[in-house]
Amino acid sequence: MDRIKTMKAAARPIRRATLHHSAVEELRAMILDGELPPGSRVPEVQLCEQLGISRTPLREALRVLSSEGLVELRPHRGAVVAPVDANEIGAIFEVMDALERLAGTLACRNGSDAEFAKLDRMHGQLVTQHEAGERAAYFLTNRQIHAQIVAMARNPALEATYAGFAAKILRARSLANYDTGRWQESVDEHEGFMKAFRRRDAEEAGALLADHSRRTAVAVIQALRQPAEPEEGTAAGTEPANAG
Amino acid sequence: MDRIKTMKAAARPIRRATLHHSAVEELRAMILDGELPPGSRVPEVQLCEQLGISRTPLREALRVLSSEGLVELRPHRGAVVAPVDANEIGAIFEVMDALERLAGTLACRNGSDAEFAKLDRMHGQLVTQHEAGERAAYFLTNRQIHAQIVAMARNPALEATYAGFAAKILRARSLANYDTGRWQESVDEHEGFMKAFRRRDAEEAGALLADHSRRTAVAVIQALRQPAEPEEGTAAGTEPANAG
DNA sequence: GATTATAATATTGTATACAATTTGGCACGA
DNA sequence: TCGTGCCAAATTGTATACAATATTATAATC
Repeated sequence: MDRIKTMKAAARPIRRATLHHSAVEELRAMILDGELPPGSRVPEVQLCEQLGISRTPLREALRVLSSEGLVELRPHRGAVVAPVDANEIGAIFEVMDALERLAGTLACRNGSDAEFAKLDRMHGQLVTQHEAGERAAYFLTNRQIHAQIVAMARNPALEATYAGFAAKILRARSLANYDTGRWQESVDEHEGFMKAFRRRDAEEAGALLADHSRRTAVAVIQALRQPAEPEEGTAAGTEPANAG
Repeated sequence: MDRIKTMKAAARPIRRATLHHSAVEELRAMILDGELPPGSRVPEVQLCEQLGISRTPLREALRVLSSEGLVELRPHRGAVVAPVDANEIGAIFEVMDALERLAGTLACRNGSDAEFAKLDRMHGQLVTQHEAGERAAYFLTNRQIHAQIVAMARNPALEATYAGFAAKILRARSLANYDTGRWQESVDEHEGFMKAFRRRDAEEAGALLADHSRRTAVAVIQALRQPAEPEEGTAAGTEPANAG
């Protein structure tokens, strides 16, 4: 959440090391990777020795993650990784649609030509990866494209809010393990809003991005409501292989 | 930020008391009331004895407020109350416009007749308070109306995000001490979107709310860029008297 | 006199010890 | 057999003590 702010500070001296800050990033990664599954309890002492730190910075990290909505704190009863609820994800997507639209509109207004050129290159890469069937790479490029669009909006508040919701949605995606039917459709939608971007059509780009988000929401929530298929590989650390 | 979540939990036993949680609310109120002015340093020990708690819960509270963007943490250099930057407020309002639009649209779709009736009563109260020149009361009712609209949207994610931004905007408002020319205009805009609400016209209501937010943004930012007039009363605890 | 190096002070970051609350089990009784 | 009350263990919440870093003051040098 405060990653934006630190990036904005141009001269970050040498290191940015406080244990609780590292703990936040570490725990957030563990939650997003599914290493700490939703609903699982988070015993403090166990995590402490696992991370090699004391309880004090760990607890500070848990408070931050609670504020981000990734864990829930129950007084005197410990912390649990926030469960992924289909209704909540639906609500998040409703807001996300509006944010995507705003990002698209502002990106047209504020993005530089160099950035639009870069966006075009990324889109080309996306198409290539789709044709080659490289799902993991496609998925990563997809996220980078959307992040690039948000960055082009030149709005730190939007960027931070977007990042928070994107994280929760990412978690839902990797859980739902959805994708198959949606891949081709998603690429087509990307093609659509890229055309609008090339014309710098702010309204159209925003509308298409919002629509893209809405359709993604339908697919994710549908997959989320169905029993998740058992994964083949190891549970922790598997690359999410779903299409945006 | 997590107020929503706790409200969602139907049966909250009896008390909800942890010192760090109380400290968060206390500090947040102090910041929003201007008791801790933007840019001021936040020495831990001093606040500890002021709140009658130890450093541990206070520090946890500071981490949460940092995650909310109300304070900035500089490693080994202490915490400062986040300064109110006109550019940042402008960015926040850009997002707020989109959220207001979304709230208006969803409220039309999901609000109950009883809620719309209540909204109507609140609006009547607003008009009365405007005519009577009761600024502080008007300002409170104004906030309650917008909160009511957001609540009618039935979207916890929207509600939480909205609350976070509203807090920062509130802080900017009380600092800028703007209002005079905008009061009548604001009431007229309220009248406008209330008409749309009575027709349950989701698109129109959302559009008018977004426009209302945008116009408020212009007034606030303009006031923020001008040197704030010296206040008459005491600096801390004065009721903000600006119009929405 | 200005500037830089150095040391003293103060403040923050972390670890550990203690207090409070919840949870699970067990005995007791209906 | 089920329910209630109580006790013990475990875990969380808080306070304090210690370590590390930054800030300020002082002094030495140019």
